[in-house]
Amino acid sequence: MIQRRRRGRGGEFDGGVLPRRIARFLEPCLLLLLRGDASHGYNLVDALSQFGFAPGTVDASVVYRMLREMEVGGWVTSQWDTAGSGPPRRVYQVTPEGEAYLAAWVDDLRYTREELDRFIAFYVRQGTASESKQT
Amino acid sequence: MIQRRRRGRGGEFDGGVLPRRIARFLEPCLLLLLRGDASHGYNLVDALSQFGFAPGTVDASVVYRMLREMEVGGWVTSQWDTAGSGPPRRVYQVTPEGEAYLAAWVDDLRYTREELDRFIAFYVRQGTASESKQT
DNA sequence: TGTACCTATTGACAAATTGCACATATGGTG
DNA sequence: CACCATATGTGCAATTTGTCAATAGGTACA
Repeated sequence: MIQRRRRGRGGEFDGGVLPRRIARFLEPCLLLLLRGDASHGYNLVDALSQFGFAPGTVDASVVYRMLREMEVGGWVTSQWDTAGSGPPRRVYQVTPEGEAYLAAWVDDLRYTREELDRFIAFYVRQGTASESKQT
Repeated sequence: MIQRRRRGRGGEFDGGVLPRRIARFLEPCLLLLLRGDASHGYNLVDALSQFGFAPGTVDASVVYRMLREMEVGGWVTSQWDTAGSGPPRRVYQVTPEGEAYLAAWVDDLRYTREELDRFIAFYVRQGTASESKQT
């Protein structure tokens, strides 16, 4: 497990649960969830577990913040939903711009996956080479 | 291609070249290169192209900084090499701790890869579902 | 000798991301 | 009313990373 100088910012790890490794990964995750079904922040926090975020890992404030940023960017829109009990909820939908943005994200992630594969293959190849050297 | 609010920090994109998407990815890349062959910063900058870093993408100062940090962490050691022409070079080698750290990194990256696969599969599945809905 | 250029390292600053702590508001239950 | 679950938000500090500038040795060439 990877240990880092504790406390602070992104991609952090303190022992125990795996951190997120991909920069701004929350963004495409939220877009993908919203594309499947319009929803509000509080609800999305739990839904993120589908992408490997351990429950309780993602702070709600981070999700809210990103949703507002995406609205400023034009990738989602929102309306207040005052029906039902409890405080009003801000319900988000993905815009066509958001769809295109998500598609670009997916292209990027595919490329990132290839990069990862290259790295791991490099590691494995080198590992076996040095083992045969030692033997 | 992914457009971000221009100017600034990591994982940035301004049109054209793909940015790095994995947090602190430079770290395992340098370790892997050094494990293959002890080297100095200036040399490593170019060697990074093997991992998909476009030439000129990674600023030398970023590499030097990370090397010093890894030395503080105990994952590499260095000596000055005054032989040869030009200014002295600081040559780095990977320590056993660095080996273990790299192995942990690889485990993490494998997990990240699976996470990526899950995400992309989710996207593809949903995409086909909404297409059949629209049809 | 001067100066221009390549190699090599380092330091300083600014911008972006994110975890954490805290503040606020609604409605239901005892 | 007190208390809790729901729901959204603000502010701050730590960390990461890109950019730019500074320093310094060595070589080539007029």
